[in-house]
Amino acid sequence: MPDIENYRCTVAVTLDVIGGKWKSLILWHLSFKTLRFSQLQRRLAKVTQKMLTQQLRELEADGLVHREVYAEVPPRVEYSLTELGQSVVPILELMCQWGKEYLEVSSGEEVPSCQVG
Amino acid sequence: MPDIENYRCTVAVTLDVIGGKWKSLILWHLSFKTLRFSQLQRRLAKVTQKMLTQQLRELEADGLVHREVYAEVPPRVEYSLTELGQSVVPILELMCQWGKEYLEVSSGEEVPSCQVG
DNA sequence: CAGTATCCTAGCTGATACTG
DNA sequence: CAGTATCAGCTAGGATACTG
Repeated sequence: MPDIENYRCTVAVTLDVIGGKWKSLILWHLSFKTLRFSQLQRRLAKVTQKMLTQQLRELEADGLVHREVYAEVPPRVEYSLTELGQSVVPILELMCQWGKEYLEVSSGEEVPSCQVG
Repeated sequence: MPDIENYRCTVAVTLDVIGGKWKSLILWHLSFKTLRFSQLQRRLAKVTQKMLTQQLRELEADGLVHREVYAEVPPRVEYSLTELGQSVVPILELMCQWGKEYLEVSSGEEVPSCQVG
């Protein structure tokens, strides 16, 4: 759907898709395993229910995340990465590595790998 | 300065540093050449003077951008990437490539490389 | 559990004016 | 030129309450 004419460079395209406040983090956590809404919320810790819902809907509309609803009581909804969603993981891996090194030079101490999954 | 305890994963660290609304784009444009304030503003097109100033100050404080002031009339201020700033460029290159491919699959046509520099 | 709905505030934009 | 300052207006985001 994006209009090419609107973009001076394709970095801006990527930012429109994964640059939302919580999107990268959501994708990162989903890259390890399929998660339910409440599991995602716990992992993000500071996100509000409203924002998590909103960002997930946008990721779904952009084709990065798949939403699977199970007709159960209590209801269960699982989120996973689509193939397109998987394709952004290399970007996130670089971000993870860069953040680790940034912390290490600014703190002077060894920093553990990301605590996720 | 970031407090390790605040982060569950280092992707969040990176997002704190380059996740600002205009920061990735600023770094991307500076990765090609040193730019003056007005040049940056033209390349970003939609950024307000206030936000550009603010984001540049934060990037400077985080050590990614160097600000060189020349004592001339009219004044000239040039922004460039520090070594730390250079180290985020691989992330931006991946973003550029991903955005290009995303546009191509969603539009069905060939998309030019980023128009920058 | 996985969301809506509502209200309210913080942050961004746009326009304009001013300064070293 | 490269900012700073101010103010109106909008929208992103937060807090809280409620629901299938």
